[in-house]
Amino acid sequence: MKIRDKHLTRKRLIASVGSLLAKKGFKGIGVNAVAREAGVDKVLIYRYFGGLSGLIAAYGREGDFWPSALELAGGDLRAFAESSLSERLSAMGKNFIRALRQRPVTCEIMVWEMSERNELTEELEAVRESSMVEFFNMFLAGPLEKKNEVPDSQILSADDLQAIVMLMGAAISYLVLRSRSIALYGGLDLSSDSGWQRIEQAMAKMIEAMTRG
Amino acid sequence: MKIRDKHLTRKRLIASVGSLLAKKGFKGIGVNAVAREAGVDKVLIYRYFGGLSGLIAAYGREGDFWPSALELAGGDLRAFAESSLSERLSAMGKNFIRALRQRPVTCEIMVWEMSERNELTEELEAVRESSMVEFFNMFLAGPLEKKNEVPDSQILSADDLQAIVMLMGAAISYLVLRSRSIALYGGLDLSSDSGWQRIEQAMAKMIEAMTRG
DNA sequence: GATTTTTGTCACCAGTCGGTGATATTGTGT
DNA sequence: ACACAATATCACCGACTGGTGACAAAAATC
Repeated sequence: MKIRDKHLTRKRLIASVGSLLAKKGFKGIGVNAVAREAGVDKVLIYRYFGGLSGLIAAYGREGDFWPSALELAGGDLRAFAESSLSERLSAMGKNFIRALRQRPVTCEIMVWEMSERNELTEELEAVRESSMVEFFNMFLAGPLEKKNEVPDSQILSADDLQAIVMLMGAAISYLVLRSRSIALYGGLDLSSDSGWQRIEQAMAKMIEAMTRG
Repeated sequence: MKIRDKHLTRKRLIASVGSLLAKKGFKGIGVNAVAREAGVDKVLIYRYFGGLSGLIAAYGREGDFWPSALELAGGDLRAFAESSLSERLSAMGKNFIRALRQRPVTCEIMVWEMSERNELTEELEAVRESSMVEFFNMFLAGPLEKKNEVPDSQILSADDLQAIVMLMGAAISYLVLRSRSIALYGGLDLSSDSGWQRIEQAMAKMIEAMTRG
């Protein structure tokens, strides 16, 4: 007989998923744990969300745990669209690194999606995928063809470009996820900002070499 | 009063860790589950290995769950050392992809190491790290300087080369790990061999563009 | 042959898990 | 004032977890 407010209780439960993910990781997510964290009886999870998967889905829909296309573009879509391909790729890499590094909960979810596939992770993945598609539509189908003053698309086909962007994203994802538990990865410093700057520089060099063709 | 053979029992327990990792993933690893899988009482885990972490350490020491430098070089160290830098990088990428894709247990362990850091994963990680250092010593410090007929090292410093190799490894690791639960990643087909060939081609193009400078 | 050490089985502990049915309390409409 | 629905609490279930102490049987030692 505490609050008697369904909306507030729902919000508390959803928020508890996030704070529990941040504190204990995805291993700490469970009906009992979430209810305990929210200071609420666990039976309300079943009543209001139909179970833990429903609660997770609600959490996935609420939060901004995935960077938007705008954020990956650096905050200014116009300036982004008008820059050269190599500049765009480099900027995207840097922004993606920053976006991931400051979203520990997102990293936790990414690892979760890698470690088990169930109703819970599938709900979260749907949100992520739609964001990714949105960004690639903007980035690949959009300014690539409009900026015909850059002739480097002769060397990199649209297919190759897509693969390269995905490879960059994959590498960044892996390194950021690893940086949560190890400081050094094959000689790369994943713990300090200067270490990440070195990674960004190496990526910029790669990109420049490729686009210069 | 079954077998009365300490060595065999130890082997059974160690093997059960592997088969359980393959069947249920790292979430299925536990004292009860491993003992049940081995058809042995769980108290023997404590007696023979001092606990689950000791058993995991023993498992890590036994298996060849991590590709050797020889395997990453393609089986012929001499031929590998005599090829050009871009050829070596491409070959290493391909071999690493193949090595990871045919080692599901290794993938499981990699995800495990990403998702929690404890005595169990630290034991496994030590084995992995030493293998990586071995390979990089062979690959970077070794043939890079001896093959001075290739002039592209003027553009790529040893530092950059190391970062690039690690970025490639990170990208491959991420994509292979993702391929266990999703078939498409941002348009890349991770489920078929032809999809992986396309990824290898994109990597080869990147490498060639970079080393050609 | 008797004793001790090794090897393995079993029963039990307290704690957590996901899940459910019964019940108490509050707010609302009549 | 009364009935009724919405909201939240509680007690319990069976199953599983990591961990331990008591004990039985086989093997090695004396």
